[in-house]
Amino acid sequence: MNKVDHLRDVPIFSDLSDADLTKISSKMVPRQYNKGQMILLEESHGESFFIITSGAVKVTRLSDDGREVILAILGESDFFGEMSLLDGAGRSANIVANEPAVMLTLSRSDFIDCLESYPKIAISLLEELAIRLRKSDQQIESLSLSDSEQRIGITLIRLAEELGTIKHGNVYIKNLPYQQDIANMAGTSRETVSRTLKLLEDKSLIMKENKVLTIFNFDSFRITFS
Amino acid sequence: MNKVDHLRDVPIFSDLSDADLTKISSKMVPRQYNKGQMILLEESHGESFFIITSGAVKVTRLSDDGREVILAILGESDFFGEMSLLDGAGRSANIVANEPAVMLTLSRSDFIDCLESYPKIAISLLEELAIRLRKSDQQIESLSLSDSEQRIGITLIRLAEELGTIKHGNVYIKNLPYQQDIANMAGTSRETVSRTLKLLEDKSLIMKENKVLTIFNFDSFRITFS
DNA sequence: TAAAAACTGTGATTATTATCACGACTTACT
DNA sequence: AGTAAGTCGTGATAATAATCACAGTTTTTA
Repeated sequence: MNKVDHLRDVPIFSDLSDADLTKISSKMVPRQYNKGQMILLEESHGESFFIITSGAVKVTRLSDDGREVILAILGESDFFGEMSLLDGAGRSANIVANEPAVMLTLSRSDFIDCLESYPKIAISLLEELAIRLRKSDQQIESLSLSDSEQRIGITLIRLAEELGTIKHGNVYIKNLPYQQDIANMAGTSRETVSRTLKLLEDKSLIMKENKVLTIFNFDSFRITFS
Repeated sequence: MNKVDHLRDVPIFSDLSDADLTKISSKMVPRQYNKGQMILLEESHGESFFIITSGAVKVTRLSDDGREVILAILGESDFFGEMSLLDGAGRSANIVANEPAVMLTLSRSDFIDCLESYPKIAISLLEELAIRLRKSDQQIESLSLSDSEQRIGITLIRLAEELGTIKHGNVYIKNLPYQQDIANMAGTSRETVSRTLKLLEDKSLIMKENKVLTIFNFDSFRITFS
């Protein structure tokens, strides 16, 4: 799969013609990262816009004492890095490769040129940011109002949407993140995640076997938890 | 103060010439709301873009059982309503006038025209959404990692930035929201807000007299809590 | 493939904060 | 001004979930 094909899969570029995609892709530089490698560091100044062509990354914030909040897990054809390009502030989050990952990158100036030459991209990007803001608002709501079981349920839904595959109404998440990561997404402790997953399994809402988690009847699971 | 003057105060319009501002303002319709009046309802479809010319509103989400999360309090020259205009989804939040308020409104189609004719507005709007997303991420972090005292401290900072006036390094928030509203912003209970405000007062970090709250030495207060 | 490292399950204990209850105080209303 | 409605302060109690501890499992890596 070549650069242009990858770009076409990214929502904000999907409206463009092949000719335009080719022009943009010529500016993009591929980079590779190993598992666990830090891609962007909090407080550093943003340099590039990134599109994930394979692998997955986690977007985190760290407290002074080293505890971590995972804001999102991003996978193939997701993008990041636009925020500090836009508002010029330092990075608001760290980004770490969660598995070996390949990205296409665009420099700050090429990114801004791109927005100015293709207003459609700017509008698509606005749509995308609006969606992300909506998701953040939902998460703030769930952190404020829900108990840990609900929050973990909602976190599993997020993971399913990002990493899962559907088959007969069930969702399979292979390569389920570690419990500590799920805890850091749900705003709870690792032990509570362990106990709650067992509880959900007892209720026959999910099944887990090593790193594969199945959510039975995803639609009703979604209704139950959100 | 006329429409054009109000528009000039709004960051996303500040780059435009007076001629352009006049053109846009001619499309804008003023509307008035009383205290407590609902401006937008969750799940309804977005119709307009709003700019606050006076007064203040609160942006909330409600759970099924009626508990409320306050996502933001917006004041003069803030704007809202752009999210569902952009992604076409239903409203993600309710908006209620917190005091008598006057808005300028722009219809969906005029708003989209505006973005297409003035790419600079689209880019400014991107910057603004990036800032809001950053704030949301901070709030997710604080809800995940901080105890109630910290969260209430951070909430006071948010209120100070939105509603406060500075004088000799101290910030005065007159018309402090009710404790229940502060609790709904901080993700805690009304009683905990009451006890914590007293605690902060005992530590001489704040002072309150009826509806006026003073934060002493705002810079160091900010450092303490974020 | 064996050893080391990392992760998971689970009981016991503790800490935090929500909830309940209620009197005192403010504010709004007529 | 007097009454009602709404808000605030604070003690007592309960519930939720964090933390600690540690043995058992899985995964990684050399």
